[in-house]
Amino acid sequence: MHKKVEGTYGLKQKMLEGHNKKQIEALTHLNGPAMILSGPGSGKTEVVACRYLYLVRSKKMRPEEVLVLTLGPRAAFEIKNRICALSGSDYSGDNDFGSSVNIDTFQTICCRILREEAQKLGFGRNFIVYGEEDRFGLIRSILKEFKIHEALFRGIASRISNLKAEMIGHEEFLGKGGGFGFEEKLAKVYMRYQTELRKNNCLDHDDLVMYTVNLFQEHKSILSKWQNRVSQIMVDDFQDINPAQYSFVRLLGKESGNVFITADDDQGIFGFKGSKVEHISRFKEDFNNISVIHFEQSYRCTPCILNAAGAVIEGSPGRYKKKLKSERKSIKRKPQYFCGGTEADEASYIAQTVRELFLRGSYAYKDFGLLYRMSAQLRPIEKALRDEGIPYYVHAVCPLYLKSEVKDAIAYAKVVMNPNDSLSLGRIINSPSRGIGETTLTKTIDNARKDGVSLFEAFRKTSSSKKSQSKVKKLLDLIIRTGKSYNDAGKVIDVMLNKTGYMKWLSEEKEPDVRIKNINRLIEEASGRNLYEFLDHVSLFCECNEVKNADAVSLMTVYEAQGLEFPVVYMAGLEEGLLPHSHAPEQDNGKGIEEERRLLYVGMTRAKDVLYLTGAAKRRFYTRVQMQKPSRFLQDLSEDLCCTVKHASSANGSADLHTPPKQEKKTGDQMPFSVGVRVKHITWGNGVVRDLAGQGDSAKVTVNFPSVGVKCLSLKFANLEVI
DNA sequence: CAGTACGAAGTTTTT
DNA sequence: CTTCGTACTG
Repeated sequence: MHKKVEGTYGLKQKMLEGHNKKQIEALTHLNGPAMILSGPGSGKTEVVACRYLYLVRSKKMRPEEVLVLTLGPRAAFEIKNRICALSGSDYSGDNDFGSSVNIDTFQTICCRILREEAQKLGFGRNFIVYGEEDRFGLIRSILKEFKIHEALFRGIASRISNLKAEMIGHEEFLGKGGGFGFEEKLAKVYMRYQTELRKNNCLDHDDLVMYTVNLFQEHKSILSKWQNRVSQIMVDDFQDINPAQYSFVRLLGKESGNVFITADDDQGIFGFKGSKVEHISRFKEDFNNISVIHFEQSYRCTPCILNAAGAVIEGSPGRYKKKLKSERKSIKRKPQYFCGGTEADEASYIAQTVRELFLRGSYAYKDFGLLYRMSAQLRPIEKALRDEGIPYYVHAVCPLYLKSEVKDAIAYAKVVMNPNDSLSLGRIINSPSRGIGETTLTKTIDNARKDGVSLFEAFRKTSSSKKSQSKVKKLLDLIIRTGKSYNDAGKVIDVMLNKTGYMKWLSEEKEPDVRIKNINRLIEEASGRNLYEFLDHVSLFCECNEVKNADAVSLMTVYEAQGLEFPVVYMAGLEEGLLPHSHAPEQDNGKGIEEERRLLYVGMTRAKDVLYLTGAAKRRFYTRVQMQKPSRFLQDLSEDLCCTVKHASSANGSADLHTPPKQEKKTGDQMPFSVGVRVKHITWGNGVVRDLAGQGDSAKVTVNFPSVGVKCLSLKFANLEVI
């Protein structure tokens, strides 16, 4: 397994050099609980990655013994990446760690555990994990059945999720009784929701953790089995874990005590999903002899950015005081605040300054991170970027999975894996048309409820007199047969869609080419994976990491940006009602505003070199245009911490940045090049035009050549060729 | 039962 | 301004 013994020494050297004393203390920490209290950019992800390698390479632990838990899939991905970079191995394929790595989100790890232990909980091993859409769909149908106003569905969905995060099961909640009005309805829906999931042999995301904890609590033998399998636990971003996740860590790690956590109470931003910063102090009480290590050196932000962010977070009560230091003194750019007239002005300011900075040559597009509070802010920004011709990538649910034909395909796969998944069966029972309309479907669902069987069974029971029923029967048989014959997810989808005539039907719909291409992309992604492996991936990690290498600006919510960093960051929408959000005060017993403050802090501290804060005076929400006041948090930023710019081109307070943009699209007719055009140079090869200046003989062109970097050339002599 | 047309409602934030 | 759900007609 370990290829070279001599590599171990070299690796250790490599890990130790370039790290400060605290970091080395942390990454070589071996036994007993440890807590890293760190500020942003202090290298905690790096230390988690290094310690992993330290344990596996130097201490010869098996990779599967070391459990690394993260909140989001991106953080897990980031850690794996870092380990690859450090060890020189490639994680994407099978390497010397093999598939035995346990670096993943809580949900994914719990899902893996439950795949082994599901029977103990009364679930079949072939359970399906419901994603958000399935969850909402199921709750919606229950509301309809109970004749509860559908508008309540959002509140009910989030309450159910919160209850599970607090480990309050449906029976316990109902047992508490005493509920009137909403609470009573909630209890009723929760009850039905859970029994329905169980009947369908399905779990939602919150179930994964809750049931795993239940399992550990109720079956000591199973707990000790997993305790024995895991000798080291690391948890990243501990400030953001919820009670169920805390219980999981505690149960699994209390006995050995080998729990290593990283936390920053200033970055707790997930209160709305039941996370509690208090788990940090709870950890201190529950575990004995903790080594507490403070990381106060910031390697990411410049002092200017750190000071501004510090001023924002300082107002927050009850936090551990930290004194963060930054060594990056060479760049002295203060953050800038710009307030546009409308959200469109704000967006075009962003797009224009991105372009300007890009043309200057020191930053590639992928060095920019555009962050916002909520996804509604995305559209105007996207539009402005498109208008400027700036490539961008939105970090969100993979658009492929939103396509209806892809959802259908996945539903087919789910039904094959678990015929009792009534929601998925309901989705595909009539596409392509098998003569099962609305009425038949609801009638069959009713029958299924009455008889206490799944939809699959109910369809099977109906007498096969009519033509439609023979079609349905054929489908049901095919589902069973396919499940027995194939394990490969791609093959299953392929077989199902072809044998059911779905592909034929699709080819007669409108836009058949695109949609068939979408299906083929899905099949490609599914191929070579187990059915359950693929479906788990789809419902636990809905993002595609396509075009990873493309040079594009990143767009995402601040929540998604946690743990990431960018040389240039924009925080958009710094307005009352947006950040802090208007719903914030109701949240978390009035502590909601503080969470918004931390949100801004997280956003600001993603920036390495340059930080822009933006907002708008007027913003249209859905149909209404609203006057917006600047965010209250801006008051914490005095002029010496952050300068205010009025308009994109008339920035005077920041001469170091805003040498006014010279060329305003005056594409002189003798200028054969324009920004963004690919050109070929005789010695430097291919490049992209970034800037143009001057006319005629003195015309100059700035080109970025991937091999040699940014060059400014005189057009007269350069002999460039457009390609 | 399927397809179309019109009306309504809806935007925090995530695994 | 969308998307989604319902109602009506063929």
